[in-house]
Amino acid sequence: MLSIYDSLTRETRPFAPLVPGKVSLYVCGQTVYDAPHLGHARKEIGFDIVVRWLEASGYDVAYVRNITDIDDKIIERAEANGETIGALTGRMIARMDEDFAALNLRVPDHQPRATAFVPQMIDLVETLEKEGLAYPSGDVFYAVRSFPGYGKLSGRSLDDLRAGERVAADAAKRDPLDFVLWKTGKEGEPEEARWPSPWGAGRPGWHLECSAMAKALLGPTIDIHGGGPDLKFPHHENEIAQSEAANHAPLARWWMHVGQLETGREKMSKSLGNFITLRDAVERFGGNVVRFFFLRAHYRSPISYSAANLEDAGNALARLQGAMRAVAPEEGPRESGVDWNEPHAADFRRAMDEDFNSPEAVAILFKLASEVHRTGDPALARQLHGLAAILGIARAAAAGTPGLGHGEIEARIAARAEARAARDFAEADRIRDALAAEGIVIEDKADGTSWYVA
RNA sequence: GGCCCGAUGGCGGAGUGGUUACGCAGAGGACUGCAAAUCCUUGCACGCCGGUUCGAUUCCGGCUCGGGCCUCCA
Repeated sequence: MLSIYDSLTRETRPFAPLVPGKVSLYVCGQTVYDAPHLGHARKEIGFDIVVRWLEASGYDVAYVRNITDIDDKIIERAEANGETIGALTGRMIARMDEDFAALNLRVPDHQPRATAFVPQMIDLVETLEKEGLAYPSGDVFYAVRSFPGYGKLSGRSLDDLRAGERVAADAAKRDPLDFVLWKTGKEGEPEEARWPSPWGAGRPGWHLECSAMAKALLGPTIDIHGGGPDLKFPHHENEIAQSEAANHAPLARWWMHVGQLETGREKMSKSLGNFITLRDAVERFGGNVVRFFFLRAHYRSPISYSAANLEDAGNALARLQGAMRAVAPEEGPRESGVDWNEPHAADFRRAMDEDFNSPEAVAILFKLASEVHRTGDPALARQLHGLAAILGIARAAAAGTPGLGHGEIEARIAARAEARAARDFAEADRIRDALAAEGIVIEDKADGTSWYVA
């Protein structure tokens, strides 16, 4: 029985979707003005595991991850680059797709672009106006004081928030915490960034986008709403204010937030300028290692980036890979090969059912790896492959193709065996080194020599 | 200033009111021509001070330190 921690109620509750057997999941995605960094990968892998485990548990998951393709930063960046908004966002979306593919991420069922849902956003503002929660004042604002539940997700009252004194007073707003629903276009902004509306040509506010797209694709109440830790306030708080006031229904039944990725002692973020791009990390350590690095920690725990930590993860993963190589299971979809009555699989299930405890699940993989090595039992090897596949761990570190043909490799290994038999170790080592130079690693075992591509 | 989270062995990182997490790194051994891989063995771990308890790393209170949010941010 799966239980999930809900960051709104701050408790772990047994999970049951609104519609039996079907789960609706909405995760806030990227604002595509720049390439993804490692912090984005942390969030993506967190929810990738959620999707994979829900599916392994028999649920039919509708996974939506939006793309914010209109926003102030995008307009600025496009102008700075001397390119159109469409060119910039198109390029960044392609980049994101490539980078995410290197992590073996599930592709969401829908990746709505904000610019494709502007009519729904305008409808939502009109509804809020009728509810007495939206007011035009230059831009159109949301009247935070008029929504009774404001602050329930972040656990703060409006007065707590104001105590921060970091919210600049704005003469146009009734309350400093009121946020923009619709931005009226400013002088000199490109046509590409304007849509007609009852309040004049302009563009939607960021918070509005998710409320409109979630409803359009998944309905007024979704099972799980996820996002990064820094979106809890104000973004998710504002989504709740918009959606619940308009729909008179809870926006999400579970709220999930991943832990942040830190560099040294502080959060990795673009605004702090201390980020490493996802692409750099993948090129340096490999996508499989980056994934495993995050899987070793619980999705809600903060985790520190350092090259040493990634290397450590790489060493650990190599052990698992070795066991998966040691006893090759028959081909076929790996996930479907799991026997859930087998003790390791049962433990794995128990761990994952406890709010996606991947570190414990990974520990079980290591126990399985040891037994596979000790016993050589193909049934256990099949279990290892199947369970690892559920976590999205690829079979080999790099699915490299050997530079040499299989026949050539076998011939050289045979030649080396002859040299060894003749106690010509210089020749044997020469052959081994030559193979290593081609990326072929040799393992001598009691029953002969095997090889694999490094 | 307000709200919130965390503190586990050299490192990473789960978990528990009294019993081995797991992995990496290190040490010793086995196997090997040598290596690699693998196997075996090994290491006073739970921030500080009180409290509750037969017993606390695990519950409660305080403290210290670290981090996040309060403005765009996954």
